[in-house]
Amino acid sequence: MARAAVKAVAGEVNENGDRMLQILGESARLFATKGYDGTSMRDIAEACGISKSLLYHHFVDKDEIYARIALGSTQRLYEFVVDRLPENGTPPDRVRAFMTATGDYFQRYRSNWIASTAAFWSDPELRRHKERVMWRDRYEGLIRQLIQDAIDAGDFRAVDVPLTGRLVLSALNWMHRWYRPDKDLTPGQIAESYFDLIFNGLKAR
Amino acid sequence: MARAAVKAVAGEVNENGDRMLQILGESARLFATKGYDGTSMRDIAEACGISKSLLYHHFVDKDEIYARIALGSTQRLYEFVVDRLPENGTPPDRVRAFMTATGDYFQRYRSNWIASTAAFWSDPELRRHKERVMWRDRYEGLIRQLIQDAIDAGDFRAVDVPLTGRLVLSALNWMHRWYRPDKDLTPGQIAESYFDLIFNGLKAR
DNA sequence: TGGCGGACTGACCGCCCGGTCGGAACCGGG
DNA sequence: CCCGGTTCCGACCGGGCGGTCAGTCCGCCA
Repeated sequence: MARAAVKAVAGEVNENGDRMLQILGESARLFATKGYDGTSMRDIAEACGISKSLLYHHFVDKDEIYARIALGSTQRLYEFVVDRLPENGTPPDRVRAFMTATGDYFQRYRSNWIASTAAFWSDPELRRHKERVMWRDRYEGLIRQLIQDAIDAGDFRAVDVPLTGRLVLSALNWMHRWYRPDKDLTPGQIAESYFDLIFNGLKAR
Repeated sequence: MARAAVKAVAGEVNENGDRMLQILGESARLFATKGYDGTSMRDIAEACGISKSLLYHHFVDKDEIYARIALGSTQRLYEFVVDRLPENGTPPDRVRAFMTATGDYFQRYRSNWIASTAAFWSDPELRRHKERVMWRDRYEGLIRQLIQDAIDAGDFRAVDVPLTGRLVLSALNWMHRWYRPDKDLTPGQIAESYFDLIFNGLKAR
C-alpha cells in the first residue's frame, strides 16, 4: 500500500530494486530541472518506464511525491551536518564544518536539494509540510547556536546572530542557482572559501 | 498594437491610466506569489477586471508579459544601482552603496524583483531572454569591478573576486525568501549590515 | 490446486490551460 | 453622418493536466 512509502527515502541514484525509490529519484530529477508545476505525472511515469496509474498505487497524489522528497532531503541534511560537526573542534571550526558539510550534502544529493529548495510556498501548502519546516528550523537553529557559541567563546565579535546565520545560509542556498558540476572547486570547497571570506572579512590589514 | 508594449514599464503600483502598466503590475504580483506556471491568463485578466482576450490584444502571449517584467526589472536594477554609486567615495564605500542600493531596489519593486528572480530557466527560454541576461551580467560585472577596485586600492585583501561577488549577490538575492516587510529593518539596512559583516569579518580582534 | 493480495496497465473523466475569432462599442476627424 | 481604428468582450478550440477505475497478471501460501 501507499502507506509503506513512509519508510522509503529518495536516493540521488536509484537501483530499480524498489519502485518507490526509483519514482522518488526520477521525480526529484524532474522537479529540479523543470519545477513542480512544469513536471507532469505523465513525465514522471515515462521517466520511470511505468504507467501513470502505478504512480497512484504507490503515492496518493503528486504532492505526496514532492512532500516525501522535500521532507526526506531536509531531514537528511540536518542529520548529515550534525554528524560532521567535530566534537572537540573550536567554535569557529564547527561553523566551518557546518558550511562545508552543507556544501558536501548539496553535491551528494543535488536533485533532491534543488527540488526541495526551488519550490515556494503559499500558506496552505506550508501547513501541509510542517514536519519539513520543523527540520528546516532545526537546521537554522543549529547554525545560530554555533555562531552564538563562537561569540560566547570570544572567537567571534558580538555580531547579530540571526542576521549572521542568514548570511551563511544565503551563501549556501543560492549556490544551486549558479554552480555547475564541471567547476574546478567542489561545493564543499566553495563553502570553505565562503567561511574564510566571512570569518576573516574583506578588509585589508 | 501589441508592439507599442515595448515602451511600457511595469510599476509596482499602477494607476489604471495605462492598461499595459496595470497588466504588468498585476502579473508581477501574481507571478511573485504563485509562480509563472501557477498563474493563468484567466487569473491575470480577473485581477485586472478585464477579459482574457484583451490580454492578447496588448501582448502576444503569456511569455511576453513575463519577459517584459523580467527585462524591465533587471535593466532598471542596473540603472538604479549605478545612479547610487558615490562618485567620490572610497572603493569600500562604493561596494557598500551597491549593496544598500540593491536592498532599496528590492524594497521598492518587490513583486517585479521576486517574479523575475524566482523563475528558473531551461535552455531554450534562456535564449529568448538574452537581453535580460545581458543586464544581469552587467550587474554582476559591476560588483566584481567594484571589488577589484577595492583590492587594487589596498582596501580589500586579495580575495577571489568572482567568488566574493557571488557571496555578496547570494546574500542579496536570497533576501526575498525570508524577508517580511513588517520587520524593523529595511532591506537597505539589512544589506548594510551584511556589508559590515563581510567587510569586517566575524573574527574577534 | 486454488485463491488472495500486491504490482501493474490502458482507457477514460472532467477540468482548466494558453490561445483564437468574429464582432460590438466607442471615439475623433472629414 | 459615416468612417477607420482602437479597445474590448463572449464563445469557443484542442490539448494536456491530475486523478480514477475495472480489470489482468503473477508469486506465494494454505
